[in-house]
Amino acid sequence: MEKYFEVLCMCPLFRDMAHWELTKVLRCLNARVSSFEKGEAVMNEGEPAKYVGIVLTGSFQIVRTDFFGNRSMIANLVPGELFGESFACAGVEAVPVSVLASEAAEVMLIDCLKICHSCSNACQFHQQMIYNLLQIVAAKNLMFHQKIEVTSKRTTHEKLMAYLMLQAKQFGSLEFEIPYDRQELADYLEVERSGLSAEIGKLRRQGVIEADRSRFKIYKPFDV
Amino acid sequence: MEKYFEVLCMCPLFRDMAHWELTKVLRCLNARVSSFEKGEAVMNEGEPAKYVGIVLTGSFQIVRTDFFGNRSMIANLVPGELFGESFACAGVEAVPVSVLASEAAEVMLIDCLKICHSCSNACQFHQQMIYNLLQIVAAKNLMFHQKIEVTSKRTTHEKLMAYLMLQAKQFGSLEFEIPYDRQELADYLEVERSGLSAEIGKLRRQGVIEADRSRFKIYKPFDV
DNA sequence: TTTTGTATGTTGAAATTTCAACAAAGGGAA
DNA sequence: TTCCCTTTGTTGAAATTTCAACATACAAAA
Repeated sequence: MEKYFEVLCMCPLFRDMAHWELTKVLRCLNARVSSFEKGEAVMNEGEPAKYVGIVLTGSFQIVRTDFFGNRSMIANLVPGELFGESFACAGVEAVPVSVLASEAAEVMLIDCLKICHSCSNACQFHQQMIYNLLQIVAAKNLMFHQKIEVTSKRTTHEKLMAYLMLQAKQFGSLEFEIPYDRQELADYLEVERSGLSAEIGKLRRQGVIEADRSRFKIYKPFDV
Repeated sequence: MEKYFEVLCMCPLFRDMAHWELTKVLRCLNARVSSFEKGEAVMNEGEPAKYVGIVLTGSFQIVRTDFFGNRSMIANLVPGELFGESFACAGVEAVPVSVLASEAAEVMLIDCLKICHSCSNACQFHQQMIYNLLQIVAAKNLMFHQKIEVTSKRTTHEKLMAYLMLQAKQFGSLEFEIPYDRQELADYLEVERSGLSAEIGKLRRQGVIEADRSRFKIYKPFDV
């Protein structure tokens, strides 16, 4: 377990916790670690929500697929990030998304009730963790606002530019790499892959952006 | 203040609280009540996030408007519901939405810090309220998943049907009233108002639905 | 190096949306 | 009731997306 301490210390759920405390807390929470191959699901649409997951290594994607097979990309998760916490805290009986490993990856799974309910040992950390969880879930809310900001645009061009500008802002650079391939980016923007490729090609020819697979560079930012 | 106790007792933030406790807590939180006319803003895009709002009477809409004036409807708020809590808890410096009264309405405003930080009087309720807040914010997350479920559909027809089926499910009836007029519904579905009206007209002629202003009735549900 | 499978780019036709403009209906005030 | 203003419905052209199909590029494996 100790080998994951570096990631866990960065995880906002365990904010301000020392290593010796972490050891104690993880035991109290009955935390366990699982490994996943690329494409494997750590959480499946329709399952009951019980666990909070923490990405330790690799990365995951939160995806929803509708009745007709249309995929919608919700988010990409990197080490230190949580998933499932909103469903577990809200007590939903069926999660509306799947969480898939986008490469070989490991997660720590914790029963959400163990976090939210004080333990018999009168463990001191629960209250702080509930507060941390509140901030994490609130931050996820902002992520949704961001996705809506992008996907509420009406054209592929506008969606793509809004997304790229947001990424550039977050990376603090006009050159950056996104965590999605073309199909996945199309699923995030809620547009057709071929149309997205066409739009990227057009912007490339116009000299507005440079795009090599997942690496983008914006030449003419029209910051709004 | 007492006249609002009925609403406040239904509010999940004050769950399981008796009237006499409520009196004490509201004083501790320094809660204040404000009134708004139809169209007035209780919160404006770009403002810092400080307050948690609780709808007491009337209703509000959470709206975001982009640079080009395109409006996006995020949610409708009825008495007992909260707003602003995610931004305040996440500590954002500029809220990405506006909250507008859709009719004459009243809200209770509480400084979020007062909720999250224990008071000098060693008031016992903060911990319970933080936990309540966590569940509220988690539930809001589900609301976003629902909006994405609807708006990720590619055609006006699919969006409208997905929305109406969801409403029917939530009302527990195939006949119900939605909190939006045509323009607002179009803003929620992220489509053009004229196209939405056309689609509603088509479904009406096909006998799939009946629609009179905000009142809808579904005749042929194809529950998926 | 060659093979093979996946990811990306391209294209044209069909379907759909947007846009602008106007018509019709509804509700409130005079 | 009439007038006025807002909401909703309708329409056709232009713009855009979707869809299907295929070409090309890339990367891993043989």
